[in-house]
Amino acid sequence: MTLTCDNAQKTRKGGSGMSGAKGKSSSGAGDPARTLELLWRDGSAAPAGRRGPRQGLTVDAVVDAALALADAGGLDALTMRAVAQHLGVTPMTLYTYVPGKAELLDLMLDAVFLRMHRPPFRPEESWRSRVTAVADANRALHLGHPWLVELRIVRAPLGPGVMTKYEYELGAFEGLGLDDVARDSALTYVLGFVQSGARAELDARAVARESAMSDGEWWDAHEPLLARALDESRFPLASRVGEASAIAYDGLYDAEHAYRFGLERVLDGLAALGGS
Amino acid sequence: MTLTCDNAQKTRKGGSGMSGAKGKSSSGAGDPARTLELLWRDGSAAPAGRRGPRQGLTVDAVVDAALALADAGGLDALTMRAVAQHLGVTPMTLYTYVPGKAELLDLMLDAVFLRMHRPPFRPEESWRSRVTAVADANRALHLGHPWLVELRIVRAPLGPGVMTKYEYELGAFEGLGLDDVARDSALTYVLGFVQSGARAELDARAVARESAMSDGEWWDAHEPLLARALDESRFPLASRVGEASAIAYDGLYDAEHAYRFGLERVLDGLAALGGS
DNA sequence: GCGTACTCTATACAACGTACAAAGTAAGCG
DNA sequence: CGCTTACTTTGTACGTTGTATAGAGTACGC
Repeated sequence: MTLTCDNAQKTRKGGSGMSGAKGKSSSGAGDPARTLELLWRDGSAAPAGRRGPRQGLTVDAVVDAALALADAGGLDALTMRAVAQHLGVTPMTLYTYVPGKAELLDLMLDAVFLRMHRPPFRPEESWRSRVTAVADANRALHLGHPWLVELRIVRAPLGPGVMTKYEYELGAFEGLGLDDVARDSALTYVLGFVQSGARAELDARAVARESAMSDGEWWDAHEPLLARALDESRFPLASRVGEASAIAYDGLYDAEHAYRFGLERVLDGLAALGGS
Repeated sequence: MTLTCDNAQKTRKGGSGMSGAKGKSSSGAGDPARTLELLWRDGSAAPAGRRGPRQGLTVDAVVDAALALADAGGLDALTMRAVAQHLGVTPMTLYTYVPGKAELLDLMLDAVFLRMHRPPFRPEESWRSRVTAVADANRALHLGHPWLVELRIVRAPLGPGVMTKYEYELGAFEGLGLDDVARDSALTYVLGFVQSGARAELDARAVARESAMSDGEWWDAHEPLLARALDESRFPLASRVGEASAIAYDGLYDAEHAYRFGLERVLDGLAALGGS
């Protein structure tokens, strides 16, 4: 189901101690109860009798600081040290609010899901219109939070944001004549398409920014040496189609075009399932 | 065009010196001529009069060692130190064969593309059959080389593998009545779908492996605490559909099902473009 | 007023890519 | 033959990451 395929990256957190993990492992290894408690903010009432000094921050403040960093600079910019500095504390202080970076990512994911705009579907609206709205909203979400596509999303943090989003988006497929299982598959399919396109677009942006070299300049730099690659006798289709596309889009990767083209295909493909 | 959207991750390599880069920046910053030379293996003829000791390895040996590591353990396992150890040399030795890790990834990408199986399309074959074959081949490619989905693929290394693959796959859309620009868009669309599904499947596998906890066990661990999330009055659709899918697939993420479902949608969507 | 539970801080580790410089090797030229 | 020189290979070093661990400071409950 879609939920089983919609969760956050975790940075290793084995049962015993592991420091300085490298890869993006996704857990569920951290105490599930603690994570769910944080997601639904159970500790927020400052439950009387706490012995030591009051905490100077809140979980929300930590999450918001993390979001600001990640939205601006991607996951690379999201370091525990940076979050701490942003909040005027030392890095280790964060670990009083959040068990680790993995759980922080879970909280961030649920938070942006919860804050999405969800205008109610009008009853007379066609499913095409509703699914288009869902796709557009998800595209905007990914473009506004570029770190989302960097996450390994498996086993979603089942917080309010994830649930609310799932509930709303399933509603878009009303009227298509799908049973429950097919409805979940259809949503997964649409979200996969959107995420895939968003990833390509964000990658292209990041490369353009980091290389200080536009797509056009890149092609110019390579052109003199590309006789072999663009050899018309060896790669007739590739060189012809490649050139046509390069001319059509001025050598740039045109994400907007790819999205519009793809979304029409997606909708037509769903229509063939039997709906109107 | 597809090519502009099909290249390899690079780990920073600014004009001046930068050590120990962290994020996945994609370059083109490294000398393009040198990279192209490597891709097409121009230096392979050991061009007479070389002053020092002969090199004990070859670029191919380095690439193959890197492929073995990445295929087995993903990008995390692909460290310059590990490649060097695999070849019986010290890490810095690799830099005589390859300018850096970014270029090594370019070479790896082009190599696996070049080695793909490409049975010639039969003239009487339908485009649905041909496109299905291309999708299947790409799915197998990604599942066999899990590091592929971790790459940021923009500005492809224009080597023989990338070109040959592009040429072949464009041919699958013959008979659909597409002009050159639409043909490139269609291919991008299909490849995006396949990659998206493969990523989900690989992520699910990695999580299952790393967490030593099956999907079913994960659900069992969370179930007691999920009253809120699965609240039927608050999330009626989500809990109903979620449960139906969980039962249908036994709580697991069923990648095979998602692929088959999605591919049918993709083909139907393309068919609506006007082809047979 | 004192113990205790808590918050916050400082220091430390191993792993990464690779810059830098030294050490070793063999070809070309006298 | 021996010197120069280009090249290969190696050792060491840096700055960055998440977080384990241990210590220092604080305020509630008895």
